[in-house]
Amino acid sequence: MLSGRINRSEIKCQTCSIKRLCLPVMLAEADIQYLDNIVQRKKILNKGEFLFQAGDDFDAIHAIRSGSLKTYTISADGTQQITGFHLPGEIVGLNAISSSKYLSFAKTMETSLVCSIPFDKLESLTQELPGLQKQLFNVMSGEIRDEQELLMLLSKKSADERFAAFVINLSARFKRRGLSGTEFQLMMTRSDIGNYLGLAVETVSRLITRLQKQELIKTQDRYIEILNQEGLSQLAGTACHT
Amino acid sequence: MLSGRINRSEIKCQTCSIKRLCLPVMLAEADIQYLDNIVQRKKILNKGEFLFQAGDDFDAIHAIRSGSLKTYTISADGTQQITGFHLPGEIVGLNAISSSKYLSFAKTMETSLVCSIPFDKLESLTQELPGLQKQLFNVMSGEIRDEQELLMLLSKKSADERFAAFVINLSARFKRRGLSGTEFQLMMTRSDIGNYLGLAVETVSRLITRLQKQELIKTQDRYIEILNQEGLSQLAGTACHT
DNA sequence: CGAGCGTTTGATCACTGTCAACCGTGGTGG
DNA sequence: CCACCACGGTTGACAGTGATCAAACGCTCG
Repeated sequence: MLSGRINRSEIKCQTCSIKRLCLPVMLAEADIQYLDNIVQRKKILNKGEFLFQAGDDFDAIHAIRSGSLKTYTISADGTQQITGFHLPGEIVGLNAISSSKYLSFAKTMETSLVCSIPFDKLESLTQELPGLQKQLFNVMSGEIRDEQELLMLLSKKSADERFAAFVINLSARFKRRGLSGTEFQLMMTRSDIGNYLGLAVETVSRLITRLQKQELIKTQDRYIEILNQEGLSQLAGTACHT
Repeated sequence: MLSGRINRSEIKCQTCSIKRLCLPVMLAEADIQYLDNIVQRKKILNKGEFLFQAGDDFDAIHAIRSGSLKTYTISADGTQQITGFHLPGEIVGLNAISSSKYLSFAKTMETSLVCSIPFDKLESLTQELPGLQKQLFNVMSGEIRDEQELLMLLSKKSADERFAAFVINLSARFKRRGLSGTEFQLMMTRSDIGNYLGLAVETVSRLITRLQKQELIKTQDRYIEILNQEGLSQLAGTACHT
């Protein structure tokens, strides 16, 4: 078992750099400690490792501390559908709360650090900390909202619009985390993007070259730079293809 | 779905015929009364009326007692996207919890009876009734899961598969409510179905006639009968379109 | 009775999926 | 050390699904 260079016992919610983005939001300092006390494992996962798999017993939800992961399901015929890409501060496993098993796979896209929060303990704690309950409701409500947005994306929009919206969305999330919103590294493959957006890999590839020719974005491998935020947003949101 | 003549003051969670499907699930009889006490309005809405609209102040989530509604959003360019059709026992408004305003429209598709639950009071009550909190978590988690399923539907499947899955899904939900799972009335227009599934109206219409020729279903206007559950499920889930 | 809406059917077209080939990179084993 | 392969990515040719445009029907409602 590799312990990494990080002294895991040092990691505390109280001093975590992303606590503003995570469950502790709006919790009083004193209350954060209660939360920290129940966070069981703060573990390092190498690229490609699973945080959980469909069928595993559900026991905890997980906050991403660093790195990124993708969640996906596999349907009866074996096809895989990516349901989300997750960045630091985001919580995964929420869709398993109402069942005893995880329903999806969560796999890291790069080396990641994850904080796991046993759900039974979290549930008890929310009984004592109304602010924590509120935050948990907020997170879940937000997840529902995000998915409805994605849903809208998939059902209505053309390939260009989908991809533009995808990039805009990522950009906003990076920005929120204090990173650049105009240039960043994609952590997923073209294939993953295609799977997520309901497009063929080839289509994604062609889209990228096209948007590049239109000087909306600039890319090199996984690196992407948004050259024309305005134009891209317009493409993502409003394009009325008459 | 006829609601008949109802004395609204008589409606109580304790005696509600669908309490098993609604928030009171798993609550002790005594506790249900607490819930009932905070349910503010039990109002009748005529077909086409709004329960809430995007931009309205969020103050409550709503349980459908009878009838049905659709929720939808309107994007910048004015296009409308239906995000869900909702049956008795289902809760709407959950996606607004994390914001102060509703983000979507909720419109009845037929005369409906709705129980509104002020969210601040519900939040307080969940602090006292762990079972209620659990149930609310379950409902929200389930909503996330359902949407991921729909997401999968929209991103991966062909028109036939989408429609088949849609019918199967409706069938299961009717069945769960003690109604026939093999024949029922659709409460939405073809146009609504198309919007929801990301298909043109014409495509939906053609699908229906095709599936009818294949003797998988039988329809007349809004009435639909599933003739071959097996075949339809197979089409919905597993069809590998080589 | 006319207008509007929901539905169905037909004809056409384009977007995007599929198949195929190719390149570059990184990992593996002889 | 190099040959080989697997994998991610790009590009081209082609075909099919499903959108769009158009028209017609029945129904409800003012």
